[in-house]
Amino acid sequence: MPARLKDIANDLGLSVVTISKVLRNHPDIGEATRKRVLKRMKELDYQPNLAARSLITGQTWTIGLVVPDLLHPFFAQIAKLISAEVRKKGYSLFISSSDEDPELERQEIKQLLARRVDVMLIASAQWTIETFRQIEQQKIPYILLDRQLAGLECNFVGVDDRAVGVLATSHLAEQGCKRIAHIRGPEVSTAIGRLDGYRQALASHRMTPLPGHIVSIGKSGDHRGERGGYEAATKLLASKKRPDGIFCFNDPVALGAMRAILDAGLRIPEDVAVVGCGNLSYSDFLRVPLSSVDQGSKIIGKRAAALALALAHNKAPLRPKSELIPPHLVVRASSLRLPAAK
Amino acid sequence: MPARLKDIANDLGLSVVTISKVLRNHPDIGEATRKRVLKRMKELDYQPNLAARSLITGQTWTIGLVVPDLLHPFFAQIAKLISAEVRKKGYSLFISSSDEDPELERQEIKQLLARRVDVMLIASAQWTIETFRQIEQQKIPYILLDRQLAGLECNFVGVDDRAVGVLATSHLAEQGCKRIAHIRGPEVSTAIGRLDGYRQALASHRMTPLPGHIVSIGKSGDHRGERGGYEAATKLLASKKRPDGIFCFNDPVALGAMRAILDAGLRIPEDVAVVGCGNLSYSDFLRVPLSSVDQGSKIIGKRAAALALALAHNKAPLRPKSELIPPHLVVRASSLRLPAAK
DNA sequence: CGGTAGAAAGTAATCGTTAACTTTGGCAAG
DNA sequence: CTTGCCAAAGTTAACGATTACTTTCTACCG
Repeated sequence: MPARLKDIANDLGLSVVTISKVLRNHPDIGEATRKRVLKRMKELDYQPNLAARSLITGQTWTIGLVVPDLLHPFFAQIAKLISAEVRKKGYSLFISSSDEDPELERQEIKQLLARRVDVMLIASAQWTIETFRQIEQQKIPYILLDRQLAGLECNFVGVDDRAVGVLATSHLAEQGCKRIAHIRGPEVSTAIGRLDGYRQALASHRMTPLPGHIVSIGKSGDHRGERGGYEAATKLLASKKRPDGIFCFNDPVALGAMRAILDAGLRIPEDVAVVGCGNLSYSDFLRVPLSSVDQGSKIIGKRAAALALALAHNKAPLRPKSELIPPHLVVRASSLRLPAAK
Repeated sequence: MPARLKDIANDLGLSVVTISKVLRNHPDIGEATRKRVLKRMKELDYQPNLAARSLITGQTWTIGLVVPDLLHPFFAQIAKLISAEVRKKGYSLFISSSDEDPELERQEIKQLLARRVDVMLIASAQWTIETFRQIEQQKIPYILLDRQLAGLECNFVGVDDRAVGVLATSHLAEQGCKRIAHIRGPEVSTAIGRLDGYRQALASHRMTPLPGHIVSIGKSGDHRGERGGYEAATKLLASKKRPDGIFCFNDPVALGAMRAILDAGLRIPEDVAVVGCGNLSYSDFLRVPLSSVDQGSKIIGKRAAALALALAHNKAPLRPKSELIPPHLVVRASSLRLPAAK
C-alpha cells in the first residue's frame, strides 16, 4: 500500500535507480530532476522500505537491548536513555526483559541475531560465556552492561562495583559504625565487586567482617529483593554481635532491611545505619530517607549508547573497550549519625 | 556471514525451494530429505533472514510500542509484560520513550511506520488526532494505551479513569473527610476522567468541591510530578478552608503532597488524608504508606498484548475495541482514619 | 498394461532497494 | 572533424527468501 520507488519512477517517467539516487543524495542527478523527484516524494509521503534496504546493504539500523528487568528503575533509566540517544541517529531499539532467566535471555538473543541487529546491548543473567561466543561467531558487535562475566573480554559499560562497596562501607565506618555487615547479592559480578569493595574498605579501617555478618539474599523469587532483604536483615539482627551498620547490595534490599529493623523496634540510623545502592528516585520519600550509592545510570546509558553507535558504524575499537563509571554517594538520614561534616 | 538457504541447498545437492519448504513444514517433502535438511540446519545454526522474508510476505513480526516515559513504573510494567507476551508468539518489540513530547512521539511513530511494524501500541502525548489518521491511512492497526483522544474511535486499553476518581473520593468520604480536595493532572483524558469521578463521588455524598479545592499541578518540568504535587498541596493547605482529604492524580504527585503536608507540621492521615493513584511498588515503604488506586497495569499489559496479537494476525475486530479495566483501591496508612471496617 | 493420481522435487518470478556498469549526448580540446 | 571526457541518466544483476506453477517418477487401479 505505501508508495514505492517504482511508483514515483512511473509517475515521472524516470527509472527506479534515478529515484533511488535522489533518495541517497547521489551526485549524478541533475538539479531539475532532483527537485521534481523530491516534490513527488513529499506528495506521496514516501518512506523507504527498510527491509528491502537492509537486505542489500546488510545494515538494519536496528539495535537490540536485553535487560533482566525493565521494571527496575536502573534498567528502565538506561533503556530510556539509550532509546533516546540512538533514535537521534536513526536507529530503532528492540527492548526485551529477560526476567533474570538465562534461558529466556538466550532465546531473546537468538531472536535478535536472527533480526540481524547492528549491535546488541546486554545486561546479562547468564552464568556462562557460551552464548557470547555465539554472538561473536556471527560477527555482531555487542556490549555488556552492568554485569561482567569472568573469562570474557568484551565491550563493557557499567559502574565500578568495587568502588561502590568501598564508598558505602567507608561512609558507614566514618559515621562511627563499629560492626558493619553486608547483605550481598547473587553470584554475579556486581555483587562480587561490591563485596570486594566492602572487604577492602573494612581492611583499610582496620576492621574485619564479624562471623555471620555477610549474608546473602535468598533466591526468594521476588526480583526486586525486598523480601530477601527483610529475611537477611532479620538474620543479621539475631546474630550474637548485632551490626550497627549495614551495606545493602541494592536499594530494594535496603528497603526490606529497613523494614526488618523498624519491625524489630530498632531505630535507623541510631541503632543501625543503612546504605543501599542504586539511588532510586523515591529514596527521598521513604519512612527513613535512604542513603544510597548512585550508579550513574544516566552516564551509563549515554556512554553505552555512544559506544553502540560507534560499533554500529564499524568504527570498532580494535580492542574491546571497558568503561567503568565512578559511583558517588548520596547521604540521607538512614546513615547520618554525625552532624554533617565541615 | 550467517548461513543462507542457498548454502544448505548446495551442501545437500537440493534446490533452495526444498529447503524453504522444510523450514516452513510444507507437506510435499519426503521424510528422509526433511531429516537431512533439518540436520544441516542445526549444524549451521541456520536463522532465516527475517528482512528477506518480510519483504515478500509483508509481515515483519515486529510490534511498536511508544510510551511517554519508560522510567514511570506504570509504563515500565506495561512494556515489560507486552514484551514478554508477544515474544511467546515470535514477535519482537520496538520500544521508545517519547519524553511526553508530542513532536518526538510523532517522529517515532513515523519511524515505526517506515519499519512496517505489524501493530503499534501508543500511550500518546498528542493533543490532536491528526497523527492517528496518518497511521490509519497506512492501514497499520494500532492501539491506544492509557490515554484516549476525543473524536478518535479506535482500539483502546486502559483503566476506567472515572471509576478511579469515584473509588478514591468515596473512600476519603467514608473515612470521614468533610473537605475533600483534588490535585488534578494536565488536560488529558486520564486527568479529566479522574476529575469527573471525583465530582461524581462528591455529589453522591452530597458534597461539592469547595472553591480553590481543585488545583492543577503546574508544568514544572519534572515528569513525575513530585514538585508539582508539593506546590499544589502547599496552595491547598493555605486555602481558607483547609482540606482534610486530598485525592491526588497519581502517586508521584501524592508523594509531593505528603511532603508538603508533613513540612507544614500536619499529620497524615489525622489532619489530612491522602490517596494517590498508580499503586507504585514502593508505596509500602514510604514515611506514611500511601493509599493508592491500582490501575491494574499488569492486566492492561496482558490485554493490550492479546489485542495486539489479534490485530497482527488480522483477526481484526470489525469495530475498534475499547477495553476499560476496573481499578481497585489499596488502603494503607495515609488514608486510614477509622478502624478497619468489618 | 496403459492411464492417471499423487508424492517429491524443481523452475521461474517476485518483493523493494541498491551496487556496479553501461549508455547517451553535449562540449571542449587537439 | 575527431577524440575524449563528463554529466546525467538507464540497464542488469543481485540481496535472501517465498509463491505459484511445472516436472519427474513411482505406484496403483481397472
